Amino acid sequence: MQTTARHLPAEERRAATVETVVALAAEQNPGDITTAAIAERMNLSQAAIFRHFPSKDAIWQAVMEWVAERLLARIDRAAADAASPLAALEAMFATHIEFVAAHPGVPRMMFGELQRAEDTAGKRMARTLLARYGERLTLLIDAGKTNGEIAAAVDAAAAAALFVGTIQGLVMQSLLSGDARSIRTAAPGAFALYRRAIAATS
Amino acid sequence: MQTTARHLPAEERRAATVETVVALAAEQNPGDITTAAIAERMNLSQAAIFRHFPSKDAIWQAVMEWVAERLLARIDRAAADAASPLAALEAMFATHIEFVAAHPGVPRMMFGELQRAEDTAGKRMARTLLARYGERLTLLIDAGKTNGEIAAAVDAAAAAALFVGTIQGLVMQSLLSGDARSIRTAAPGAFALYRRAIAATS
DNA sequence: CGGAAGTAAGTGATTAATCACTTACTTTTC
DNA sequence: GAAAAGTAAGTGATTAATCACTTACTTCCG
Repeated sequence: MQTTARHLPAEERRAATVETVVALAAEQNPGDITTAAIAERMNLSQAAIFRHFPSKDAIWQAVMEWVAERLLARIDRAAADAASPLAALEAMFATHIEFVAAHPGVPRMMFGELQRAEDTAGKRMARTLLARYGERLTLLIDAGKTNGEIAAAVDAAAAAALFVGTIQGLVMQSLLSGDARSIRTAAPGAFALYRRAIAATS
Repeated sequence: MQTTARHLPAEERRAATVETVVALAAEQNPGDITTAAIAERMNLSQAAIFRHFPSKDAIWQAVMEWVAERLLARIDRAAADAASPLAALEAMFATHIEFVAAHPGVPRMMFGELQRAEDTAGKRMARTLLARYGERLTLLIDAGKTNGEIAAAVDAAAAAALFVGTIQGLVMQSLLSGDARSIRTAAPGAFALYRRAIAATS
């Protein structure tokens, strides 16, 4: 990590920059990440960053795109392998938890982007990601209802929001305890409760 | 509000400052609130702020104390009037939702304080508030179990985390829609799901 | 050699905090 | 009771630090 090749192709630098931002977000408030800090971590001068990104906002946009692509891809793969809608929801949950445990800065970045006052590119990406996430959840919940696994009385929109909230609650707990690993151990219990909330009474 | 008396007693100014910060946090990223913006909203010079607070960090500490006092007081009152543990949880939920609907900046401030890297006074207050909140929830959930309203199989710590997560999910939805009022209309559905998650199967 | 990648050294803008000083009100003293 | 003394509250100007971003130049490599 410390001795980066002096000259790297543009696309590799862009990717490395995004990964550096994700790593830094795990350690500090994403809003406080400076271009100087990114450059220092990459063993580059601050000015070099602007060879590959026109503005800091463009960096945030690239980071949010990175998150959206990776998270949705992993989640779709997990859901596709599941035997039933409810099993797919559980697999999505586990995959999402694994993702945020590996990248603890991601939920902070998401929340931070969402609460920006200005309409930045990064904020739009965060919205799009959450919207797509919600679509997938709603489809699965509806499928579970016709399947009989999920109670017909359950409000699909509310259940989708609770899915995200359940994860957010775990993130908050890990922020409180200061231990990012705690999210993994607490996850099964959290999903067990979520399943109780939506599952049909057998 | 626009024509403030030229000289105000210290304690009133401190209180007015805190309320101004809470109001500003509803409109913009709490981290981006400047002392100049606070002063402008109060029809004061930026320097005047520092007659009443030694530092900006001290302002955040006072704000978090304000939140902790008000929120816990309202929640305790609501829970005390309830007929049963589960009813108390529902009353707490409704009261909390009413609080964040009235002060949309509060959850943003909380999350923002929690994810600070440095150990600030404001961060400590946020932690304390959440810890006290969790205590109350755990007590109620345990009481509900002995009462028979809440399933014995439910993990009290996980259920307490889910309670907070459920609210956080609603906050996230309102951030997505950009409509702070949506949190009120979506709240009953969210609690209905939470009740399903923890209630004993009758 | 030539273009892509990198740097050192700037820029203007913004920020929290400080400074010397004024204003408005209260308390003391003869 | 009113002038003098004291004080809390407020101001405009300024400061040092930090930030994203730019410019002019150098180094690397096919």
